[in-house]
Amino acid sequence: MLSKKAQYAFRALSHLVDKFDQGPVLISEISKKKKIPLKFLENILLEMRKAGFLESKKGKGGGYYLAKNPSKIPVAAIIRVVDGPIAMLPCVSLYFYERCKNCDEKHCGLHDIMAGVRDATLHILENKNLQDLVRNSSKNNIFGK
Amino acid sequence: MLSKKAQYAFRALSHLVDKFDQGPVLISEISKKKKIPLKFLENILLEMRKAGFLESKKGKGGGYYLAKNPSKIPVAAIIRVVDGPIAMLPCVSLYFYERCKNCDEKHCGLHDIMAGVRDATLHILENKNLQDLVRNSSKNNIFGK
DNA sequence: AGACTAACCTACCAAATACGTAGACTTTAC
DNA sequence: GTAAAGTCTACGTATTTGGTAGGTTAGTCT
Repeated sequence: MLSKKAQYAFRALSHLVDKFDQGPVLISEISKKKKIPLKFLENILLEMRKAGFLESKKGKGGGYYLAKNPSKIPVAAIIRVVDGPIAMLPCVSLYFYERCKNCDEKHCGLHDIMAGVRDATLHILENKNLQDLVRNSSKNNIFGK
Repeated sequence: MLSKKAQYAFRALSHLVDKFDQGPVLISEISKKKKIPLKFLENILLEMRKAGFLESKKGKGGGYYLAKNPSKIPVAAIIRVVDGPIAMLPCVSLYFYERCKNCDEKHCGLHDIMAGVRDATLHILENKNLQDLVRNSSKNNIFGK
Protein backbone atom coordinates (compact mmCIF):
# COMPACT_ATOMS: atom_id res chain seq x y z
CA MET A 1 0.00 0.00 0.00
CA LEU A 2 1.10 3.54 -0.70
CA SER A 3 1.50 5.63 2.45
CA LYS A 4 -0.64 8.67 3.06
CA LYS A 5 2.45 10.69 2.37
CA ALA A 6 2.68 9.26 -1.13
CA GLN A 7 -1.00 9.82 -1.75
CA TYR A 8 -0.63 13.43 -0.62
CA ALA A 9 2.38 13.75 -2.88
CA PHE A 10 0.40 12.66 -5.93
CA ARG A 11 -2.51 14.90 -5.06
CA ALA A 12 -0.15 17.84 -4.71
CA LEU A 13 1.64 16.98 -7.92
CA SER A 14 -1.60 16.79 -9.84
CA HIS A 15 -2.27 20.37 -8.81
CA LEU A 16 1.17 21.43 -9.96
CA VAL A 17 0.52 19.71 -13.26
CA ASP A 18 -2.66 21.73 -13.64
CA LYS A 19 -0.68 24.91 -13.03
CA PHE A 20 2.31 23.89 -15.10
CA ASP A 21 4.04 26.85 -16.77
CA GLN A 22 1.95 29.33 -14.80
CA GLY A 23 4.62 30.25 -12.30
CA PRO A 24 5.20 29.18 -8.69
CA VAL A 25 2.30 27.88 -6.61
CA LEU A 26 2.04 28.53 -2.88
CA ILE A 27 2.26 25.59 -0.50
CA SER A 28 -0.75 27.07 1.25
CA GLU A 29 -2.74 27.07 -1.97
CA ILE A 30 -1.99 23.41 -2.60
CA SER A 31 -2.75 22.62 1.01
CA LYS A 32 -6.15 24.29 0.79
CA LYS A 33 -7.22 23.07 -2.63
CA LYS A 34 -6.15 19.50 -2.01
CA LYS A 35 -6.90 19.39 1.70
CA ILE A 36 -3.45 18.34 2.80
CA PRO A 37 -2.09 19.30 6.27
CA LEU A 38 0.13 22.32 5.62
CA LYS A 39 3.24 21.44 7.56
CA PHE A 40 3.19 17.86 6.40
CA LEU A 41 2.90 19.05 2.83
CA GLU A 42 5.92 21.30 3.34
CA ASN A 43 8.06 18.27 4.13
CA ILE A 44 6.76 16.32 1.19
CA LEU A 45 7.34 19.07 -1.34
CA LEU A 46 10.79 19.72 0.06
CA GLU A 47 11.68 16.07 -0.33
CA MET A 48 10.57 16.07 -3.94
CA ARG A 49 12.49 19.26 -4.60
CA LYS A 50 15.67 17.71 -3.20
CA ALA A 51 15.08 14.73 -5.46
CA GLY A 52 14.97 17.10 -8.42
CA PHE A 53 11.34 16.81 -9.45
CA LEU A 54 10.32 20.23 -8.17
CA GLU A 55 11.86 23.65 -8.00
CA SER A 56 11.01 26.47 -5.64
CA LYS A 57 11.25 30.21 -5.22
CA LYS A 58 11.37 32.01 -1.92
CA GLY A 59 9.89 35.35 -0.97
CA LYS A 60 6.92 37.15 -2.42
CA GLY A 61 5.66 35.58 -5.62
CA GLY A 62 7.44 32.39 -4.63
CA GLY A 63 6.21 28.85 -4.39
CA TYR A 64 6.74 25.45 -5.95
CA TYR A 65 6.64 24.34 -9.56
CA LEU A 66 7.57 21.29 -11.59
CA ALA A 67 11.22 21.09 -12.57
CA LYS A 68 10.36 19.63 -15.97
CA ASN A 69 7.51 18.63 -18.19
CA PRO A 70 5.07 16.40 -16.31
CA SER A 71 5.13 13.87 -19.12
CA LYS A 72 8.82 13.38 -18.39
CA ILE A 73 8.36 12.34 -14.76
CA PRO A 74 7.39 8.68 -14.30
CA VAL A 75 5.08 7.71 -11.47
CA ALA A 76 7.59 5.07 -10.38
CA ALA A 77 10.23 7.72 -9.66
CA ILE A 78 7.93 9.62 -7.32
CA ILE A 79 6.99 6.49 -5.37
CA ARG A 80 10.65 5.60 -4.87
CA VAL A 81 11.46 9.01 -3.47
CA VAL A 82 8.50 9.26 -1.15
CA ASP A 83 7.84 5.66 -0.10
CA GLY A 84 10.93 3.72 -1.09
CA PRO A 85 10.89 0.29 -2.72
CA ILE A 86 8.18 -0.70 -5.17
CA ALA A 87 8.99 -4.42 -5.22
CA MET A 88 7.41 -6.80 -2.74
CA LEU A 89 10.72 -8.28 -1.56
CA PRO A 90 14.10 -6.64 -0.96
CA CYS A 91 15.78 -9.38 -2.98
CA VAL A 92 13.93 -8.40 -6.16
CA SER A 93 14.15 -4.63 -5.74
CA LEU A 94 16.13 -2.80 -8.40
CA TYR A 95 16.81 0.38 -6.43
CA PHE A 96 16.73 -0.95 -2.85
CA TYR A 97 18.18 -4.42 -3.34
CA GLU A 98 19.17 -6.50 -0.32
CA ARG A 99 20.38 -10.05 -0.42
CA CYS A 100 18.09 -12.69 1.06
CA LYS A 101 19.54 -14.66 3.87
CA ASN A 102 17.97 -18.14 4.14
CA CYS A 103 17.05 -18.10 0.49
CA ASP A 104 19.17 -18.94 -2.51
CA GLU A 105 17.85 -16.56 -5.14
CA LYS A 106 18.67 -19.00 -7.90
CA HIS A 107 16.34 -21.62 -6.46
CA CYS A 108 13.72 -19.61 -4.63
CA GLY A 109 10.22 -19.90 -6.02
CA LEU A 110 8.97 -16.86 -4.18
CA HIS A 111 11.83 -14.81 -5.58
CA ASP A 112 10.85 -15.76 -9.11
CA ILE A 113 7.19 -14.98 -8.56
CA MET A 114 7.94 -11.60 -7.02
CA ALA A 115 10.40 -10.74 -9.77
CA GLY A 116 7.56 -11.30 -12.19
CA VAL A 117 5.28 -9.04 -10.18
CA ARG A 118 7.97 -6.39 -10.08
CA ASP A 119 8.39 -6.49 -13.85
CA ALA A 120 4.67 -6.24 -14.50
CA THR A 121 4.31 -3.40 -12.01
CA LEU A 122 7.24 -1.40 -13.29
CA HIS A 123 6.14 -1.86 -16.86
CA ILE A 124 3.17 0.28 -15.91
CA LEU A 125 4.65 2.67 -13.36
CA GLU A 126 7.72 3.53 -15.42
CA ASN A 127 5.57 4.35 -18.43
CA LYS A 128 2.86 6.33 -16.70
CA ASN A 129 3.83 9.87 -15.86
CA LEU A 130 2.53 12.88 -13.99
CA GLN A 131 0.56 14.03 -17.01
CA ASP A 132 -1.41 10.80 -16.76
CA LEU A 133 -2.49 11.80 -13.27
CA VAL A 134 -4.83 14.40 -14.72
CA ARG A 135 -5.88 12.65 -17.94
CA ASN A 136 -9.61 11.91 -18.08
CA SER A 137 -10.35 14.92 -15.92
CA SER A 138 -13.02 17.09 -17.46
CA LYS A 139 -10.40 19.76 -18.00
CA ASN A 140 -8.56 17.58 -20.46
CA ASN A 141 -11.60 16.08 -22.03
CA ILE A 142 -12.58 17.59 -25.39
CA PHE A 143 -16.19 17.25 -24.38
CA GLY A 144 -15.63 18.92 -21.03
CA LYS A 145 -16.16 22.57 -20.22
CA MET B 1 6.79 -4.68 0.60
CA LEU B 2 5.74 -7.94 2.18
CA SER B 3 6.15 -7.95 5.95
CA LYS B 4 8.54 -10.32 7.65
CA LYS B 5 5.50 -12.20 8.83
CA ALA B 6 4.45 -12.87 5.25
CA GLN B 7 7.94 -13.92 4.28
CA TYR B 8 8.03 -16.32 7.23
CA ALA B 9 4.64 -17.62 6.19
CA PHE B 10 5.87 -18.48 2.71
CA ARG B 11 9.01 -20.10 4.02
CA ALA B 12 6.96 -22.21 6.40
CA LEU B 13 4.49 -23.10 3.68
CA SER B 14 7.24 -24.21 1.34
CA HIS B 15 8.32 -26.70 3.99
CA LEU B 16 4.78 -27.97 4.34
CA VAL B 17 4.61 -28.36 0.58
CA ASP B 18 7.77 -30.47 0.72
CA LYS B 19 6.13 -32.69 3.34
CA PHE B 20 2.71 -32.72 1.74
CA ASP B 21 0.84 -36.01 2.32
CA GLN B 22 3.43 -37.17 4.82
CA GLY B 23 1.40 -36.38 7.91
CA PRO B 24 1.54 -33.52 10.41
CA VAL B 25 4.72 -31.49 10.79
CA LEU B 26 5.78 -30.04 14.14
CA ILE B 27 5.92 -26.27 14.52
CA SER B 28 9.30 -26.77 16.13
CA GLU B 29 10.56 -28.65 13.07
CA ILE B 30 9.51 -25.86 10.74
CA SER B 31 10.97 -23.30 13.11
CA LYS B 32 14.32 -25.07 13.14
CA LYS B 33 14.60 -25.96 9.48
CA LYS B 34 13.47 -22.57 8.24
CA LYS B 35 14.97 -20.51 11.06
CA ILE B 36 11.78 -18.80 12.10
CA PRO B 37 11.22 -17.64 15.72
CA LEU B 38 9.10 -20.39 17.28
CA LYS B 39 6.42 -18.38 19.04
CA PHE B 40 6.02 -16.00 16.15
CA LEU B 41 5.62 -18.94 13.82
CA GLU B 42 2.91 -20.36 16.08
CA ASN B 43 0.83 -17.24 15.52
CA ILE B 44 1.37 -17.27 11.79
CA LEU B 45 0.40 -20.91 11.36
CA LEU B 46 -2.64 -20.47 13.54
CA GLU B 47 -3.78 -17.56 11.44
CA MET B 48 -3.45 -19.58 8.27
CA ARG B 49 -5.30 -22.48 9.85
CA LYS B 50 -8.18 -20.21 10.82
CA ALA B 51 -8.24 -18.97 7.25
CA GLY B 52 -8.63 -22.56 6.09
CA PHE B 53 -5.30 -23.13 4.36
CA LEU B 54 -3.85 -25.38 7.04
CA GLU B 55 -5.13 -28.05 9.36
CA SER B 56 -3.63 -29.19 12.62
CA LYS B 57 -3.56 -32.10 15.00
CA LYS B 58 -2.90 -31.85 18.71
CA GLY B 59 -1.08 -34.25 20.97
CA LYS B 60 1.65 -36.72 20.14
CA GLY B 61 2.11 -37.21 16.42
CA GLY B 62 0.40 -33.88 15.91
CA GLY B 63 1.45 -30.82 13.96
CA TYR B 64 0.39 -28.79 10.95
CA TYR B 65 -0.32 -29.81 7.39
CA LEU B 66 -1.82 -28.31 4.25
CA ALA B 67 -5.60 -28.44 4.10
CA LYS B 68 -5.54 -29.10 0.36
CA ASN B 69 -3.28 -29.66 -2.58
CA PRO B 70 -0.64 -26.91 -2.75
CA SER B 71 -1.43 -26.32 -6.40
CA LYS B 72 -4.91 -25.27 -5.32
CA ILE B 73 -3.76 -22.45 -3.01
CA PRO B 74 -2.92 -19.21 -4.81
CA VAL B 75 -0.14 -17.01 -3.50
CA ALA B 76 -2.53 -14.04 -3.52
CA ALA B 77 -4.80 -15.70 -0.95
CA ILE B 78 -1.95 -16.17 1.50
CA ILE B 79 -0.82 -12.56 1.19
CA ARG B 80 -4.33 -11.30 1.87
CA VAL B 81 -4.63 -13.36 5.02
CA VAL B 82 -1.24 -12.50 6.43
CA ASP B 83 -0.59 -8.96 5.20
CA GLY B 84 -3.93 -7.67 4.00
CA PRO B 85 -4.44 -5.67 0.80
CA ILE B 86 -2.36 -6.35 -2.28
CA ALA B 87 -3.39 -3.21 -4.16
CA MET B 88 -1.47 0.04 -3.75
CA LEU B 89 -4.55 2.10 -2.90
CA PRO B 90 -7.64 1.27 -0.81
CA CYS B 91 -9.86 2.59 -3.60
CA VAL B 92 -8.66 -0.08 -6.04
CA SER B 93 -8.54 -3.00 -3.63
CA LEU B 94 -10.94 -5.83 -4.40
CA TYR B 95 -10.99 -7.39 -0.92
CA PHE B 96 -10.24 -4.34 1.25
CA TYR B 97 -11.97 -1.61 -0.70
CA GLU B 98 -12.44 1.81 0.84
CA ARG B 99 -13.87 4.79 -0.92
CA CYS B 100 -11.51 7.66 -1.64
CA LYS B 101 -12.45 10.94 -0.13
CA ASN B 102 -11.09 13.87 -2.10
CA CYS B 103 -10.93 11.82 -5.25
CA ASP B 104 -13.67 11.04 -7.70
CA GLU B 105 -12.79 7.54 -8.84
CA LYS B 106 -14.33 8.12 -12.23
CA HIS B 107 -11.91 10.94 -12.97
CA CYS B 108 -8.85 10.11 -10.92
CA GLY B 109 -5.73 9.39 -12.95
CA LEU B 110 -3.94 7.77 -10.05
CA HIS B 111 -6.88 5.48 -9.47
CA ASP B 112 -6.73 4.30 -13.08
CA ILE B 113 -3.01 3.71 -12.96
CA MET B 114 -3.19 1.76 -9.73
CA ALA B 115 -6.11 -0.29 -10.98
CA GLY B 116 -3.88 -1.31 -13.87
CA VAL B 117 -1.09 -2.26 -11.48
CA ARG B 118 -3.53 -4.27 -9.41
CA ASP B 119 -4.74 -6.19 -12.45
CA ALA B 120 -1.23 -6.98 -13.60
CA THR B 121 -0.18 -8.04 -10.11
CA LEU B 122 -3.19 -10.22 -9.47
CA HIS B 123 -2.89 -11.85 -12.85
CA ILE B 124 0.35 -13.30 -11.54
CA LEU B 125 -0.44 -13.82 -7.87
CA GLU B 126 -3.81 -15.47 -8.46
CA ASN B 127 -2.29 -17.93 -10.90
CA LYS B 128 0.84 -18.82 -8.98
CA ASN B 129 0.28 -21.28 -6.17
CA LEU B 130 2.10 -22.88 -3.29
CA GLN B 131 3.47 -25.60 -5.53
CA ASP B 132 5.26 -22.89 -7.49
CA LEU B 133 7.10 -21.90 -4.33
CA VAL B 134 9.23 -25.01 -4.59
CA ARG B 135 9.46 -25.40 -8.34
CA ASN B 136 13.04 -25.09 -9.60
CA SER B 137 14.39 -26.45 -6.35
CA SER B 138 16.84 -29.30 -6.94
CA LYS B 139 14.30 -31.65 -5.42
CA ASN B 140 11.90 -31.04 -8.23
CA ASN B 141 14.49 -30.77 -10.95
CA ILE B 142 14.88 -33.91 -13.07
CA PHE B 143 18.61 -33.27 -13.09
CA GLY B 144 18.80 -32.83 -9.34
CA LYS B 145 19.64 -35.50 -6.80
C1' DA C 1 -6.42 -42.87 34.99
C1' DG C 2 -2.38 -40.38 34.49
C1' DA C 3 1.51 -38.65 32.08
C1' DC C 4 2.90 -36.61 28.20
C1' DT C 5 2.77 -33.98 23.95
C1' DA C 6 1.69 -30.47 21.06
C1' DA C 7 -1.33 -26.97 19.43
C1' DC C 8 -4.07 -22.91 21.33
C1' DC C 9 -4.95 -18.62 23.67
C1' DT C 10 -4.28 -14.29 26.21
C1' DA C 11 -1.49 -10.94 27.34
C1' DC C 12 2.30 -8.21 27.09
C1' DC C 13 6.46 -5.53 25.32
C1' DA C 14 10.08 -2.87 22.63
C1' DA C 15 11.39 -0.75 18.50
C1' DA C 16 10.27 1.22 14.34
C1' DT C 17 7.38 3.71 11.32
C1' DA C 18 3.69 6.79 10.03
C1' DC C 19 1.67 10.95 10.47
C1' DG C 20 1.73 15.28 11.86
C1' DT C 21 3.11 19.82 14.61
C1' DA C 22 6.08 23.90 16.46
C1' DG C 23 8.88 27.37 15.95
C1' DA C 24 12.90 29.65 14.58
C1' DC C 25 15.73 30.85 10.34
C1' DT C 26 16.90 32.34 5.61
C1' DT C 27 16.19 34.25 1.30
C1' DT C 28 13.79 37.37 -1.90
C1' DA C 29 10.63 41.15 -3.63
C1' DC C 30 9.14 45.56 -3.04
C1' DG D 1 13.62 47.10 6.22
C1' DT D 2 9.69 44.60 6.33
C1' DA D 3 6.60 41.24 4.76
C1' DA D 4 6.30 36.95 2.22
C1' DA D 5 7.59 32.70 1.30
C1' DG D 6 10.29 28.43 1.54
C1' DT D 7 13.88 25.83 4.79
C1' DC D 8 15.51 23.56 8.79
C1' DT D 9 15.64 21.15 13.28
C1' DA D 10 13.26 19.19 16.52
C1' DC D 11 9.65 17.08 18.70
C1' DG D 12 5.40 14.24 19.73
C1' DT D 13 1.94 10.78 19.51
C1' DA D 14 -0.47 6.65 17.56
C1' DT D 15 -0.11 2.58 15.11
C1' DT D 16 2.21 -1.28 13.27
C1' DT D 17 5.76 -4.65 13.37
C1' DG D 18 8.14 -8.20 15.23
C1' DG D 19 8.44 -10.48 18.65
C1' DT D 20 8.09 -13.08 23.92
C1' DA D 21 5.94 -15.35 28.24
C1' DG D 22 3.26 -18.45 30.30
C1' DG D 23 -0.69 -20.88 31.12
C1' DT D 24 -4.75 -23.86 28.92
C1' DT D 25 -6.88 -27.30 26.24
C1' DA D 26 -7.19 -31.30 23.62
C1' DG D 27 -5.46 -35.44 21.96
C1' DT D 28 -2.18 -39.94 22.60
C1' DC D 29 0.00 -43.59 24.90
C1' DT D 30 0.77 -46.78 28.48
